[in-house]
Amino acid sequence: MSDRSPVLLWFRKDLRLDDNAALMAAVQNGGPVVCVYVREPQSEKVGPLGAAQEWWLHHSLTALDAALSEKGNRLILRSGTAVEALAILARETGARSLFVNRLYERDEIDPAILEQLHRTGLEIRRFKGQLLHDPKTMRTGTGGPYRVYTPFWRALEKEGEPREPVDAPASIPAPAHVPASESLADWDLLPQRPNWAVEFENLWQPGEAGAHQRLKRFIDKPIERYKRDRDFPGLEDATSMLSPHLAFGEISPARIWHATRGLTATEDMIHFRKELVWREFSYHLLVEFPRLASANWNDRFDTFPWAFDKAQFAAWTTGQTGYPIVDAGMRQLWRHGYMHNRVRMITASFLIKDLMINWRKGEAWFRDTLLDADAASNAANWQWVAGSGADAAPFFRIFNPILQGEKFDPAGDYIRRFVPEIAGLPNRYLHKPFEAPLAVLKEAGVTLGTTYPKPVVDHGLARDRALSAYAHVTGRSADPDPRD
DNA sequence: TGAAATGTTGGGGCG
DNA sequence: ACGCCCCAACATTTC
Repeated sequence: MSDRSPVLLWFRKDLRLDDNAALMAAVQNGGPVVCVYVREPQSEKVGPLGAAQEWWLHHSLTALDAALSEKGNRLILRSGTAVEALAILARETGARSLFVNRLYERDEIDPAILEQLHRTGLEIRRFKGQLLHDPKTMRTGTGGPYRVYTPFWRALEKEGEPREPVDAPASIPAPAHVPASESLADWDLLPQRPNWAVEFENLWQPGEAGAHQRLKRFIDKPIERYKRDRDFPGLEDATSMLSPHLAFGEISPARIWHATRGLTATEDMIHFRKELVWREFSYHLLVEFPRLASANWNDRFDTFPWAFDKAQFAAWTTGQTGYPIVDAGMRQLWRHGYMHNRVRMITASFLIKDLMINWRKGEAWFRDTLLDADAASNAANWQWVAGSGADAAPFFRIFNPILQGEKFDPAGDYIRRFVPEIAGLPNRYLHKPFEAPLAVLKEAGVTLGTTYPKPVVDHGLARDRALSAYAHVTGRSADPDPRD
């Protein structure tokens, strides 16, 4: 059964050796494996990766190449369209087949690409591993896709345990003549002047080894307090921090799920699993409703009267809104390529409801700056906050940035870390410097409008404005329609 | 995985 | 002792 001609193994967002179905099959095929990553030109459907993710990709490809070296192989880098680059590589190596793991966000473009490659004479085999379950097989009792999370969760429970993850192969045979690889340095993935990624290096270790360290550390202890602690952005190590690794496929969700199996089914463990399943749910929605990525899932929001104030948007992106919890979050995002989940909800609510800026603007900003940016999760979660998504928070659920700060960062650890210019304020005023008496501000060395901005909007007024705008969507207006 | 507005209840001060 | 008011505490409704 073994065909000894080389197999092309096309790595994409599955930059791992562990639990990699395409890799296992390629090794079992018996012949050499040509491992390739293709840098495709950006098109409407492909990329570009955000700038933050280019930084991650650089280091992740380095890590993958090192891991392959330990198995007696290496990673070949090529650029060009997938069809051309892979066809050329197949010709150079005499490969007769192409193995690849399925990427659901590429469902619209992959079939044509793979069909073209098939026509060049390559046998094509696709494998799964991006998700716990195939999102297309999930069906409600009436045969449709799920639109609500809880039934989706129950359905997954009913499916039983996800498949066992498979360990990395002991070795991966390389071709006798290793084809040429482009130089990673030439891809210019790392930021130059200014190097805004300086702090990334201390915080993150891209690659499979880093992913497994994170997992081990989290399962070891923090998961025992996950349900409660995950809401407090000031706590270190309360969450798994696995999201960028998952986004690049450096670790499979099945591997993570499997790691939780040794634990007793506490509420903490269940809540962690539920977060993994939110990711599944987002992909389920994206696969069933591809428009989720760019259009309102609920098209009633198409008439929503969005505003766009350039200066206010800039204040949001740079963390200068005058609301400390919002600014802390946006600055964490810029400095760390990451933002705590609780604060993502607060900052998103602020952009959409206080500034009344279209969620797409926020989604695009997060896509460019988050190391864990993910096509399905990012769109689904932004629409969740906006109220336009499936099983979304109602639009009128508007976060009060002061109360959220007081509730979830009571000691102000998080704010003081990222907004140091107001660190001297007492806790009582830390979340609302604009209400502090002048003497208190002076004592803390804060001058509003100079050392720290005044609020870009008044939350109370902004809330009223958002709610009356929302009336456009519900069809209700201040003066009732006599035809009703 | 909200918050504000509005409604209800019950204890205590007080005439 | 009683009714009245105030208002905190809690519950419900509304956006």
